[in-house]
Amino acid sequence: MEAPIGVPASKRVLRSQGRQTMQRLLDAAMVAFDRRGYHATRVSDVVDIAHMSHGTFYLYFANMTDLARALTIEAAADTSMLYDAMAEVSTALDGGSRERLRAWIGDYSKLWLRYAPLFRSWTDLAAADESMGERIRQTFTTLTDGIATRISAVGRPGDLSPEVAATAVVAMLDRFHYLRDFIGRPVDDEALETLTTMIHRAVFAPVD
Amino acid sequence: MEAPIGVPASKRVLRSQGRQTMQRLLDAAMVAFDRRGYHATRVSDVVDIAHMSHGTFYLYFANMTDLARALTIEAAADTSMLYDAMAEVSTALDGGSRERLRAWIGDYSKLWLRYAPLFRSWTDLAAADESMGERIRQTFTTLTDGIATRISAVGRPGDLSPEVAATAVVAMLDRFHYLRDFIGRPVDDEALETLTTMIHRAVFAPVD
Amino acid sequence: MEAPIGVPASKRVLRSQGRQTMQRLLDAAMVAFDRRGYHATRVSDVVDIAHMSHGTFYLYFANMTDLARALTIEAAADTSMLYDAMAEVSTALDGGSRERLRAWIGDYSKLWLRYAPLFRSWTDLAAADESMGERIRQTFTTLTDGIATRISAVGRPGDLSPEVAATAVVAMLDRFHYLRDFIGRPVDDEALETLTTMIHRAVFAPVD
Amino acid sequence: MEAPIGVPASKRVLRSQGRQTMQRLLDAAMVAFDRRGYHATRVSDVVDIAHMSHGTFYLYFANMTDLARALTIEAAADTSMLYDAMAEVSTALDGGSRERLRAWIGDYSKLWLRYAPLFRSWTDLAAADESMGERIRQTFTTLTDGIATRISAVGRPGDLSPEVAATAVVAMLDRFHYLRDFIGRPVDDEALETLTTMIHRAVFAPVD
DNA sequence: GATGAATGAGATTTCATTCAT
DNA sequence: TATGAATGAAATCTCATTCAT
Repeated sequence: MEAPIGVPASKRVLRSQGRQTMQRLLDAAMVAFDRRGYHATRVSDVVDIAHMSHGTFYLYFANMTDLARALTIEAAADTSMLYDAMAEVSTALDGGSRERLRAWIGDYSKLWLRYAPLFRSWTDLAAADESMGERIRQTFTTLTDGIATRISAVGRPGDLSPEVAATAVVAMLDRFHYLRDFIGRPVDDEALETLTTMIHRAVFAPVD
Repeated sequence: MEAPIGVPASKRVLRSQGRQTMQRLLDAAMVAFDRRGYHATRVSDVVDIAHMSHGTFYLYFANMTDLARALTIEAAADTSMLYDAMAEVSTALDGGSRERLRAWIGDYSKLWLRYAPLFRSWTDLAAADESMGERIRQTFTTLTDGIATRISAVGRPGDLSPEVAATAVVAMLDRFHYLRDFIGRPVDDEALETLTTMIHRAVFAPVD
Repeated sequence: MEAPIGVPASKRVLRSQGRQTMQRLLDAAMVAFDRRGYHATRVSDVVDIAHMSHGTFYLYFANMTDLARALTIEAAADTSMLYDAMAEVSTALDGGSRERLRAWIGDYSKLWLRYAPLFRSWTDLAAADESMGERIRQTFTTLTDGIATRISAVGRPGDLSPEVAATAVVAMLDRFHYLRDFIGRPVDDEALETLTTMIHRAVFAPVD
Repeated sequence: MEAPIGVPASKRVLRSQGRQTMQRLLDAAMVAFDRRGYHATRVSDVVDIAHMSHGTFYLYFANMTDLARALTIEAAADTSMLYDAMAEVSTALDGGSRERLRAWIGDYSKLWLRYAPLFRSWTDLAAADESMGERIRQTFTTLTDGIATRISAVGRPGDLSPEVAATAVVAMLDRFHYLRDFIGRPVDDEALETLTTMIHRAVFAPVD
């Protein structure tokens, strides 16, 4: 069976060499996004990095948006695993919960750094393509829903909207990584400790 | 004094009609950024919205970056006024401080909404032009420095890095507005109250 | 009011210079079609002949199909004028009718030769674009309907289907011009006389 | 004897499996021509329909023109058999000749429908390749020569150019099939009867 | 014999920018 | 000051053809 030309990889049956080439393109795209940002990345940037010809790119992806979609699907799947992990964070709000929160934030941080080139354009990508937009929106919603549930469980009635607070937490974590990079400062242990303390105090810690 | 031809408006002396045309272009650009984002906005989008010809655009701006620079300068000036306002927030950490924080957050929110189309691409703009990048970075730094100073003033020794916490606060405020819009929920009074409570607890409230 | 870029000319308001440029493109396209046929004609062929840049082409037409559509509309309008002329052909089937038929066939021939480069690809064009297909189909139908009505008027009951005969007449006239060109022989006066005699005998002349 | 590699099939010695694969490609090409026309048909269309890889195509044909040539040779051979059949049509112009003409037109019609996808692009193919062009031109010439000879034999001196009339007959028959398909009407028995009557009256029937 | 993969030349298309009026 | 028109460099995309397995 022949592979149709000009059709995104998802519709083709790939052998091992094909799968490898596709991965090389995805990896090269991450490098290119990192260097120049998604918007400024040209197909030629990607194929240059991957040491391939122009034509090969279009054997695997219909265009750059299509490639970004593939990366987005992967990143979204990894991100939603954080939702499951969130369940464990505050099962107990005893002394152990802060450590669990710290660990979770550490996981989030690792994920962000791994997909940083993509996450920087994450929301812009949503505007470029409806299917991507929906998936990204869902990923955010899933995450905030998970956090909102935990906040509700802690139960500080009245003074916090769990849904709003959850969005604020995600917003802070996401943008914090971006800004640290932007102003040229690291996201190190001290930073993560401070974030943990802030979030803990803001939404999880008991009020006096 | 002769106004040079073919040079961006900032270098030309404009009469009343000229100033008006320039403003129409700036307004149109904000509309265009709002619709498609800065990166996807073409010169033709702006002139279409402003009901002008391509040629006119280049009478006032050297290119899109030049126009964005003009908007950035305006937004940066307005933003740095928030820095001064921050000084009042926690001069006294008595009972009045939460209300002052709430008012300050309200001001921030108004500013964000006013420049929303620009702020969405705010950090990306930095990459487009070095002078813009420097100004945007400075704006962020000014703001976080101001907040960091207040946090230090509150004095919760050891457990929070003021500089990190300040960045986290700015990150949260900035991205919160973005995400609310993205997931289609409002930034209303309840939302601002929740944000205020969270920030107050996280960095300003006394610890037991 | 500004002309949107990349939008077919039909949607733009053109001044005299613009209209002239558009006509130059249409003329150049006819020359190119004549030289290489519609299918083999590239945008660069047309702009080379018209002595223009690539970009200018797209200021007036979205693509080659769009340009062909404009020519088709013109040719279809001219062709349907032959329908009206057909009305006069056999108002009287007295001795004068053969001369009228001869004149009409002469008109058809002139029209065909004028649009020859287009008519050669006429039916193929129909496959390339649905709106063009519909217009071409309509043109053929209009013409055959007109002829069928005249054939019915002559009234040779039973032995000829007017609708079929009309299609056969159009088919003969159309393809005859094509084939004469193909085998390198002229469509001269003798040829037109023979065609007239054949058509007259086949469908209009009284049977003994 | 060794079969050369990478050379069009006509030069290779094929075994049974090879002949079968080649036939699948020829059949697939006819399907593709029928769907999209010769010009719009891509190698990938053909191999998709034949469920083969690109590589296999080039094992049998040097390119699409080469494949079209193979089909053309077959169609030309079948068509020239009609030339021989024409000889019988009017050996006698007695009462039997109309029935013979009717039968011949029926044969022509069957042939056209069989090769319809090819005949639609028949004359255009001539431009693609000189050897094909010559063969197609010859086929037309042979056919019209045959018909012209019969017309001369009938002898209606002066009022018809046999050569022109013969071309007109072929033109009508060829294009009639095309147009009937194009306007969505059948070439049925009534149609063929009408065609027969028209041609008979136009060129073969005695004049009063 | 057959296949999936890769190539690269060439065609299309976009769009920032300049220019004559 | 404003405009419609034109430009051309750069990007996207297609597809016939070759090749290693």
